Amino acid sequence: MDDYIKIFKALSDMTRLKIVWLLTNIDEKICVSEIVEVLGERQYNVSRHLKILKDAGMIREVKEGKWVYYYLLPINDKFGHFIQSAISVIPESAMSQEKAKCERLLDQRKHYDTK
Amino acid sequence: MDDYIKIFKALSDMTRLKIVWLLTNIDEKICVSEIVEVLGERQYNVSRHLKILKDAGMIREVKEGKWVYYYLLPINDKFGHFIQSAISVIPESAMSQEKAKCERLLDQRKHYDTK
DNA sequence: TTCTCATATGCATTATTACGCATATAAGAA
DNA sequence: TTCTTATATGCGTAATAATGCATATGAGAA
Repeated sequence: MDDYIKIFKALSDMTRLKIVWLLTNIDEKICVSEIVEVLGERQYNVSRHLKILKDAGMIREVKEGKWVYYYLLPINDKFGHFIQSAISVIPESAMSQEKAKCERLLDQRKHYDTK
Repeated sequence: MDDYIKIFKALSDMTRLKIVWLLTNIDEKICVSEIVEVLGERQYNVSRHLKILKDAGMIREVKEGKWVYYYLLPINDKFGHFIQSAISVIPESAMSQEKAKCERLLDQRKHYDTK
C-alpha cells in the first residue's frame, strides 16, 4: 500500500505534476536547467522535486557531461499504466504556456547539438 | 490543474486510499461507522477523511435515518476513469484483512435489514 | 590548477496536513 | 422531553512537507 501512496503523494504537488506532465507529453528527456526555465522554479527546488519523483519510481536520470537528464520510466504494472494514462489525458490547456516554452527550448537544444 | 492535484492529494493518505479502495472493490455504499470498524480508525478522523474525498469530487453521501452512507461517484471524464482503474487494480493482498472484515459487516447488515 | 556552469543537499523556517479531545448537530428511541 | 446513537466540526497540537539560503559536489573549460 505504501508504494501506491508514495506515487499519489509524488503527484500531489503542482511542480511535480507539471514535470511529469511535460515528460509524458513531450516524449523526450529534459535536463534540470530546462525544467527550471520552463517552470520558472528555483533550481534547488526542482532538484528536490525530481528526487521525490525518482524515489516514487516514476522517473530516472542519465548523466551527460555537466547535465543530468530525466525521463519517464516505462511502466511495468497495471497500476502505473493507469496512472500514466491519467496524466496523459490532463488537457494541454492546463499547461499550454509551459508546453510551448518547453518545445521552444528543446528546439534550441537540437540546433545547438547539431552545430 | 488544481482539480487534478486535489484528487492526487486526496488519494495520498493511507486511510483515504483504503476507503476509496473499499468503495471500489465492494461495490456497495458504506456508512461511517462501518468504515470506522473496518479500518479501526477514530470516527472523527474518518468523517474528516470522507469530507476531503467528497471535496475532491470522488464520493458522495446519502442520508438514511441516523446513518450517512457514502458511495463512489461514477466518473465523467477520462482522467477520473483512469484514476478509478488504477485504484481498482491495487491488489487485494494489500487490503485483505480490511476487505474480509468489510464483507462480514455488510453481510451482517443485510441479515439485519431483512429482519 | 583554477574558474565556471549544472546539479544536489544540509539546515533553519514556514506552510500544510493529520490528529486528539471536546462538543455540536441531528435523528430515532424511550 | 430526555436519552442514546451516528456523524460532523472547532480548536489546539503534533507531524510532514515545501521553501529559502548557503554551500557542497562534479564536470568541463581556461
